[in-house]
Parts: sequence; C-alpha cells; structure tokens
Amino acid sequence: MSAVSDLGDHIGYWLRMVSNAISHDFAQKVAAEGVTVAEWAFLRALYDVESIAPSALADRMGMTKGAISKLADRLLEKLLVLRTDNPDDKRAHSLSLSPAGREKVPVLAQIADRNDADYFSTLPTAEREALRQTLRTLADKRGLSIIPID
Amino acid sequence: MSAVSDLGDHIGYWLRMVSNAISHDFAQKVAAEGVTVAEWAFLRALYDVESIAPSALADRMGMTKGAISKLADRLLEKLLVLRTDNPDDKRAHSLSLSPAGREKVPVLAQIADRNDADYFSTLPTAEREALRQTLRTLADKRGLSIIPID
DNA sequence: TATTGTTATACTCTATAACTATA
DNA sequence: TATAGTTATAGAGTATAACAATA
Repeated sequence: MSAVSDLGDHIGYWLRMVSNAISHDFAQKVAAEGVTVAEWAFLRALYDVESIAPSALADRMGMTKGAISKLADRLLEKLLVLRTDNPDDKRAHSLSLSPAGREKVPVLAQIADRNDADYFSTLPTAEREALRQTLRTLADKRGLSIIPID
Repeated sequence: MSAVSDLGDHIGYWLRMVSNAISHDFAQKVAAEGVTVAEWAFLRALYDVESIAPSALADRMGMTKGAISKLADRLLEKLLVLRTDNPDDKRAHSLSLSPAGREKVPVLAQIADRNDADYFSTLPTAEREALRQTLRTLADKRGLSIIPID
C-alpha cells in the first residue's frame, strides 16, 4: 500500500470529473442561446419573483453583490433583464426579467431538461433516484439549498 | 405541472452544487500549502512518472498544451517542478518533480484524503459505495478516465 | 455612521490561435 | 512542411475591497 493515495480513490475526484463534463456540455448548449450557465441560473431565479433587490438575489444565489452586478450588466446588454430604481430608497434598485428574458426561460429550461435526461436517463431508475437522494443529503448537510453557479 | 421545470428537479443541479462546494473547500485547504487544485493534480500526475513531455501530460490531464505551459511556469516559480531540455530533440522538454515537489505530494494527498473523508464518511457505507459506483459508471459512459482539473 | 449597489483590481481556469525553434 | 512547446489574447468565474450616493 502506497503512502500516497491514488487520485481515483477519492469520491470527490469522480464527482468533480463528472460534474465538470456535464456542466461543460450544458454550457455549450445554452451558449447556442447566447447565455452562460451563470446567466441561466440568474434568469431562472428571476423567473420565480416579480422583482428582487441585487443584495437579495446575491443571498439567494450564494454570490457576492459584485458578482451579481457584473452578471446583471451583461444581461442588461443582452436585453434579458431590467434594472429599475426604487422610488422609496434612492440607493436601492430592483432586477426583473424583460419580456424577452421571460420568453427565454422556458427555452433554457427545456435545454436543461434534455441535458439532464441525456446524462441520467440511462441509469436504472433505482440507481438514479439513489444518486439524487444522496446528493440532496450531501447538500443538506452543508446547508446548500441555493442555486449553484459555475 | 409548470411548463418551466424547477432547477432542483435536475440531478445535474445537485451534482454541480455539491461538487462546487467540495472543490471550493478543498481549494482552500490546499491553498494553505501554496498550491491550487489544478497544481495539485499536476503534481500528482508527475508523481507517477519519472519525467514526461508537456504534450503527453496535456493528453493525460485532458488539457491543452498552452494550459500545461502556464501551470508549469507557476510550479517552476514555486520550485516544485523542473523543466529540462531534451538532448535528442532540441524542440522537446521534460517535466518532472523537484525534490521539494516530491516531498509536497504526500502532504497534499493527505489533505485530499481528509477532505474526502469529511464529506463522504458520514454516508452509510452502502450509500457511499453506490455513489462511487454510479459516478464511475457515468464517467465511463463519457470516456472520462483522466485527471479532472478545475 | 451604516447600508445599497457599483466599480476596480486581481487571480484562476479555459480555449483558440499565433508564434518560435527545430525537425 | 510538420511538430514541440511557448506566448498572446480574451472570456468567464470568483473574491476582496474601495467607492459614491443615500439613509
């Protein structure tokens, strides 16, 4: 037995490898719609709310305010998102989907559905659901319940 | 049933979230040793070979030659890696671990072991092994058997 | 003074392609 | 011409902190 464990002994190794491959594929698919994975998550999060403050969205997505600002800038340029002033508090802004952004979300959601099916529908149902359950358990343990970026 | 699926319905969502969290934790732990995760994988790959050509290492790690060059530059500066000329072919170089690099690998391997244990040892054995098996199955299906970066 | 949000800076990783030296 | 490797460029993500405006 070697003092140095093999990389492949680590579950984290396989997790990272599989996750990277799937995210990479997914990134290419949504790129065809002109958005990144982070932008998709951002749009999806906005879809569920009428409008939201950047700081609240940052909390929801587990990102910093600065990262949200940068993403919002890009999505504003792409005309998928609106940034409006708050009349009550002149420091505050609200983010919301533009009509084009709202139309885009179902398209992207379908791509996400298909991507997930591509990768996981080949697994036996019991194995697939066990995987889902284990991942949720691991996420819960770490207090992860927000939207993953990257 | 909504036309727009929930993000959390996708196994890929949970996979990415859990993988990101674990990689992030691991990155912070190896940062205390002065290296990134990509650098750790690079060093670990070199540990198994006496010396290797950059192009061969690129193949092995699923990276481009350019990425290998950049990583090698950083690790040379950190005095963990050596780059030597090939007397037979003056275009070619070899990469190998410096003595300091060779000493570093077991330290990093221990960190990796501990990180993996932190995350997965709390799972029941059967569940943990099922997860490992499912991830390997998914990796095999995609022809992934190399070292993951990022 | 504290808070909201933006902006600046910096670093890692990734990808593509131009480039140099040698074969 | 082709190959080995490096270098250049650019985009995306992340993190920290400085900053302006407002409360």
